[in-house]
Amino acid sequence: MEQPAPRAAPSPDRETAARDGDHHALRLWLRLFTCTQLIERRVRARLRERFDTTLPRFDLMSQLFRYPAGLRMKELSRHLMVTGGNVTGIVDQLEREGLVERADEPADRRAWRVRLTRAGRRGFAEMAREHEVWIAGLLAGLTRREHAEAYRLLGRVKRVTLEAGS
Amino acid sequence: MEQPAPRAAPSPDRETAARDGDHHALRLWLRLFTCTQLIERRVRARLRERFDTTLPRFDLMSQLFRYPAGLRMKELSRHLMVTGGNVTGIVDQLEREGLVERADEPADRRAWRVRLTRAGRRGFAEMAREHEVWIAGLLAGLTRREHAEAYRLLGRVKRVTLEAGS
DNA sequence: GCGGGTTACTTTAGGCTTAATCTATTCAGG
DNA sequence: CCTGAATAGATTAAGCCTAAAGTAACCCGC
Repeated sequence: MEQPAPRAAPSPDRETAARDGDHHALRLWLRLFTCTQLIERRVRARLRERFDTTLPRFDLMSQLFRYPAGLRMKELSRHLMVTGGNVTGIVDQLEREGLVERADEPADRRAWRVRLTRAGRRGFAEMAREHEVWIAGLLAGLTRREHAEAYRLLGRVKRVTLEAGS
Repeated sequence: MEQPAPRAAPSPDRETAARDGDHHALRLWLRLFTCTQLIERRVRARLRERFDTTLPRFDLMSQLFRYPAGLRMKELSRHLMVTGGNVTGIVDQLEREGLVERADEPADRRAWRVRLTRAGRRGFAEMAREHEVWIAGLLAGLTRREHAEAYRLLGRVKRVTLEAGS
């Protein structure tokens, strides 16, 4: 019995197990998950190879880069959609390495104002440049129209998911 | 000063920090990531509340459910897109709890044939029914057309990403 | 002021995940 | 048969992440 062996044997993933009987929503979710996983894994690998860092560290620095005045721990937690304890751990690391700093928050002595240091800003800017090229490269196969439509529809997914959860 | 407090104050996430200058691809990626995160977090929480289990355990059982003859550890690793060591750990757990079993693979003494036990099948079937309802509920706000279009476009994303990575 | 409830952050225990390394087995040549 | 390369799986160390509990500071009403 000869193997079918099509040109591009699709490597199995979670979607592979989806069956006709499955609800459309389930299939959509599995595909969404697979897409994210595919891109995320590549980004993690490259961050590690190129900059010896991790996605959570990159993400946290990314938020601080966009808010030069700094963010509170709680705000970082919301932006990154992770728990506060997690933010504590990553900020601890980056602070030890001199990439971020905890400044006093005069208005509230419970809180910190976390900011990138000069070294943090310089380092992040370098990583961000490459990162953007990686992402653009991964999605370069989409037409401009597909980009726009995917962006719009994911906006819908985001909105209806948020509304469904309340 | 009254708070603006719009009807639905958008809670900040990674996307919030995206700026006009950012490449379309980057914005698309951030939105994709956010959507996945939103759904994934809810599913994890419900699996924990309702069945005292985790997404990785559910995913692994899900694959075995679709392949009644069982899968090798390596195949599970490919399907779930995780490393082999990870599969070892989760199968160990589920085996201790009597939900899966490692059967000998006559054709290759290095390998196992991992299968759901009767209890595993029963347990998974119950979880899967609810799981599908959760997902359908989260995405219920999409029209049939939006569903189909999102599914198609994510198929494109998956394909171009895979091709870009080779 | 002061008491109680809330909030910001930290700490802890435990599960997930990876990369790297190890063991046992298979396979392909000679 | 051997021998060496490749493969399946297990193990280990380290990082991420969560939920839950703990500490300190804020805030509101009296």
